[in-house]
Amino acid sequence: MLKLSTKGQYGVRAMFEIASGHAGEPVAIKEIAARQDVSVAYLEQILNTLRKSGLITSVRGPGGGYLLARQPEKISIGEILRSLDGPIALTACQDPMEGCVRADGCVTSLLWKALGEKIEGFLDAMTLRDLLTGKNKQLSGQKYPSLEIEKTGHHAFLEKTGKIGA
Amino acid sequence: MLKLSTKGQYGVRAMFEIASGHAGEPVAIKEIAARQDVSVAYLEQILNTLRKSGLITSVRGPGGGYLLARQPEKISIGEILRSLDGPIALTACQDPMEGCVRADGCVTSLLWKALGEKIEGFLDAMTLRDLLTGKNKQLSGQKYPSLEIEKTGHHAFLEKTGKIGA
DNA sequence: TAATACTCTACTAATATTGTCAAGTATTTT
DNA sequence: AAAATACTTGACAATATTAGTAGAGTATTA
Repeated sequence: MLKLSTKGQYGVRAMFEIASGHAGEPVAIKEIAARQDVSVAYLEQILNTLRKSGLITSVRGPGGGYLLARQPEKISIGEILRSLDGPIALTACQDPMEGCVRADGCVTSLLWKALGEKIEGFLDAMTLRDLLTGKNKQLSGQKYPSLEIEKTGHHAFLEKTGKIGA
Repeated sequence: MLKLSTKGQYGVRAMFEIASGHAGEPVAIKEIAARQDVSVAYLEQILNTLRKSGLITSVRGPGGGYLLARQPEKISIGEILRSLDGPIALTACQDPMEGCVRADGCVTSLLWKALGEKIEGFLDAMTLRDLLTGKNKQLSGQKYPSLEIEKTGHHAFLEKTGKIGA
């Protein structure tokens, strides 16, 4: 339960790729797609949305690609997710577009509201810079591996089977 | 995004109904269904699952119904949700049944893991007792209304239209 | 002018959620 | 015993959402 859409996930990863791109140079969609193992077409949708939200800019022509519209520390994960998946709304009651229907709903409604705010607080406090450096307070307490790309036969195996234990 | 299933929502609300039922007396499914405005058939599924998870017990025969299997303070919202919707898994990487596929996944993977733990921590700390009394620390800071049932023409309106602004 | 790259819209397939239905079993009161 | 009440179970259908594809088009620069 409480699944994050692949759109949101890919979006964050794409933003990470752009952020970690060679300083100032646009990152081509093709390159991002290759690294993320996502189709170019799907990524186009995602990046298009992010561009319209003002999180990235694009440069056309050969050598073109995508750039962050702001410094990594000015772009939160929350912004990225909201751009792609709309506002966080655990329940219909919390959704701005809907309304609280049930009369005795206020008890659990407050619960979901509190949780939603907790989640948003977390996501808004976390920025691309944190992902780049892994130094955010919220992530500390976790063992933080280096950002080096890790490749093992193990992963290759998982890639083929798709799932384990299922 | 990050929607909670109706099953989980109804489950929590049903548990709340049972918890607030007349001391020691079983609460009939019919009564719960009426209060929650959910079909009896759907609720049966939900309560059945909760019973199998050991969160409630049932009493048959006229005057029968459902009872909490433990004291309200011993039943967390997290338990209820996990019982109905399975483990919280924001992403496939976090799902015990799946695996982390992408080689460079560790950066965002940690992010989702940290968020997931934050959410679980919240839900496991929150109990039915907190819902009954509204005194949990996590809920404080929220304006906390009385548990009185609130009925306004406003709500009745929403009930008919279903959604607003959509 | 050709290559590269981004833009946009529509559409489909897969999956999960949400909920219904029907038949049956157990318990207690009268 | 019989009737009323209540829980049990499993199959199934409708709906919504997600995920991803396809294809035609526009812009930019070497």
